[in-house]
Amino acid sequence: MKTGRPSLSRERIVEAAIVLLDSAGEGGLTFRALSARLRTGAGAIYWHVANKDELLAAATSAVLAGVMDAEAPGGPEEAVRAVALGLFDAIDEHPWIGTQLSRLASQTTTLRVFERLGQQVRALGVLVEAQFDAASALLNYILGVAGQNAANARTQEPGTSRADVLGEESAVWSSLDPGEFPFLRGVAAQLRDHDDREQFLAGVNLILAGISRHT
Amino acid sequence: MKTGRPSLSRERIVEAAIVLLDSAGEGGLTFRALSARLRTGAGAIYWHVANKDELLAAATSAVLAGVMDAEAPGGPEEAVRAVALGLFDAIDEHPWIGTQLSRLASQTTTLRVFERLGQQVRALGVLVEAQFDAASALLNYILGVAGQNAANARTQEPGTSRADVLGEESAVWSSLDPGEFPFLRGVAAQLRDHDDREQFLAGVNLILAGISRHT
DNA sequence: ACCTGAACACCGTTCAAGT
DNA sequence: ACCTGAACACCGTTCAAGT
Repeated sequence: MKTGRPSLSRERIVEAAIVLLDSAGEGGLTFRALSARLRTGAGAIYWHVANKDELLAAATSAVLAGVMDAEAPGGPEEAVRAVALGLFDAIDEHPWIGTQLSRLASQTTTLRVFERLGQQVRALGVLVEAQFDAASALLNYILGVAGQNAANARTQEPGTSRADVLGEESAVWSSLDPGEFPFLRGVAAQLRDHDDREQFLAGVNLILAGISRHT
Repeated sequence: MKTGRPSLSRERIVEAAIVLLDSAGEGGLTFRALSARLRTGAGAIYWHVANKDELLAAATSAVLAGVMDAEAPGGPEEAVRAVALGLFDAIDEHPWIGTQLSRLASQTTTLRVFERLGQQVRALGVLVEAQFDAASALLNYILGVAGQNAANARTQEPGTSRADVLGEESAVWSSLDPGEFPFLRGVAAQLRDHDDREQFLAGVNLILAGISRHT
């Protein structure tokens, strides 16, 4: 007995949406492209999914599910770094996630990240009055980087290497007016060769260092 | 001699776009609405402005021009706080700016903020090797908050008070599963009454404290 | 209950034609 | 040089009609 094409389901729709987003970029996800790929009508998708925003949220949540489940390795500081780097790497692989995280404030996924960060801040022994601010600072920093990385990916062809992106940006900085932009011109060379994952981590560490003063 | 309606110009277009964005939200800016308001054809606008992205960038830059010009008050730490709060207040007044800043990575406006932060980091006496990371951390945190505030504004009617937004969000957190979200439930009450501008500043101070260790 | 696909109400952008 | 406005090529979403 040969099974025909599997019947439509929320899962299959979300899965196909992820493939489309990964391969064609954020603009690649349309209900027309999606229904073509699933060999169905556009309206059929709406039976399983309320609208495009919900679909994007579901896709984000599906990709991030594995990332957030990973067990914390060492102490709470290590756990914060692990969550942060997990998100960074996921966004590196699927840049559209960065846009989603920075666009939808109280999405379940974001709340989950926030909760996780908050628990580690508690475990760090931060004073109760300072916990909320500390977790919020970590979250906002992570979401800021997420948004910037997604923005960078958007200007590039899907699949451009990180080195190329940095090279282009470095060239822009080098061509700035030296009188007005002494700092950016000064670091333009560093930008070309730096590891932005490491810079991201450096930022997390900076915040963790600041937090440790409220212990 | 009575002057008729002033002739179209890039300035008038940008000005009208800002009015539209402020009054009708991010979705309110369309070339149709804009050309209706300017009593001209949609095509006329394209003679002065390349496309919608350029228009949004110009509108952002116009609003932020005054904010970035303000002289630094006290020392470099004060200057960092001034830049950060200036942006925060501008986004509070014009939430769509938050979206722009977190969407367009190397926009001139963002580079200007970055430069300004970098100069203060230098003035702080931060070690040369640590300056880039420090300025980047500050920028990304600020852009993260910018994006979140814009996202919050987007879900609300244009002009909803900050207290209402916080109240709603607080209600969401209070209704979360206590087993899974102990931290967020714990701070839900704080969220309702807190001053998010102060929390934003607390985050800046956390990063500044971390940075001071690389002096 | 689930799917079809045409139709609706929009977009941003272009472009021949005007002045 | 600058403006007009219809037209083009898209969108997300709806919905009567089918199975």
